[in-house]
Amino acid sequence: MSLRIALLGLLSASGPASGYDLTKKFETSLAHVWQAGHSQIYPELAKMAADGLITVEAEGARGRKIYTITPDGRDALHRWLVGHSPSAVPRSEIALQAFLAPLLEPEEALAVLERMKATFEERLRELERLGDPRSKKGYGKYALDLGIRQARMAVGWATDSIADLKASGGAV
Amino acid sequence: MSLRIALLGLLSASGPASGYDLTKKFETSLAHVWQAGHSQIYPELAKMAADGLITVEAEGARGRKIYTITPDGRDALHRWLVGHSPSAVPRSEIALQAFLAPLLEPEEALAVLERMKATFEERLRELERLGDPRSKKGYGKYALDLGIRQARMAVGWATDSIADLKASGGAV
DNA sequence: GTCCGCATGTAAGAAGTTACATGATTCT
DNA sequence: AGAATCATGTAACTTCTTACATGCGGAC
Repeated sequence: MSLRIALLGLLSASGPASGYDLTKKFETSLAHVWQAGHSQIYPELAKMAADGLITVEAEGARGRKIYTITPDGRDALHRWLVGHSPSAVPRSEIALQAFLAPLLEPEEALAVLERMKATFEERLRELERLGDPRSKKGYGKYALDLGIRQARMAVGWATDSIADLKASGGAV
Repeated sequence: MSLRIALLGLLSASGPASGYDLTKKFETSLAHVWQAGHSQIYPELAKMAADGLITVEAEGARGRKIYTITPDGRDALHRWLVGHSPSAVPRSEIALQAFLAPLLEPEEALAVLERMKATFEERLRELERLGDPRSKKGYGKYALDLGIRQARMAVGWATDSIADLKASGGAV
């Protein structure tokens, strides 16, 4: 369902696009929000067209198909945004590793936390490169802000957890 | 893979347990970290036993099977904790909704953000009920702290986004 | 004795990943 | 002519969700 919504959202916000275009947008503007490769996107677009949510507006070179959102599609998107209360499906490899890290020897646990911290810092830098959400406009702004805060929070958590682990001398 | 790791982690940390016990632990101690129902857990346990990572240590009443982690299982768990760098698979319905919310009319977007804020506050209360991670011991402590910080961050984000939306009068 | 919680499973389908496969166009 | 990029698809497999199905044991 969410993939479908993401595609409808992109078509609604940026206008007609091909599967290829949409795949690129997943790699760029949607990268920190939702993930999907072309092998998932192409079949989904076909199903959405069959369901009347989008239509092939034009066919370009190399068999390129340009999809447009239909009124039905806009409806479905609107209904989801207004009516769907998203659940934070708790399935995070990072949290799982954090959960289990205390099973390790203290030095090993420390190394794991340090590695995580480095990952978070890298992620934070990447998101900050995308621009300052306060000065940005349009759709994507709130999500970028959320991503940056998330990364910052994670760096802080890792820093404090490392300090805690060192202070306790591993006596968790 | 991660489900397997989570199961190995529980067996390693809390000792022998049945599929039923493990399912309960997913509902309680692991609830904010990883999600899985019994219909996923039972077949996975069978596969893990076939792979030699766990064994049936005893059979109790009602066909209850008590699994224990084997040295091979401990090995696999250790290797994952030390060697696997978890990727933050970006797939969050919440971020997606935040991303697309500016497509809505301002009042509608506001309602969506308010609803999210309420959800985060509820989640924060739930996690705080589980105890103060600073005073807690053992495995699970760091993950709980992470969860609480996450929820707090999200409440702050929603609050600020609502204020921003109100200030801009919807002129995103 | 019947209801509730314990306890285990299967099946069908949706969603996501990785790899395979193919052909057109543009650039050098 | 060859390489890179555009552009679309399929297939096999893993993971996850929802629903169906069954039976034991203890409490009242």
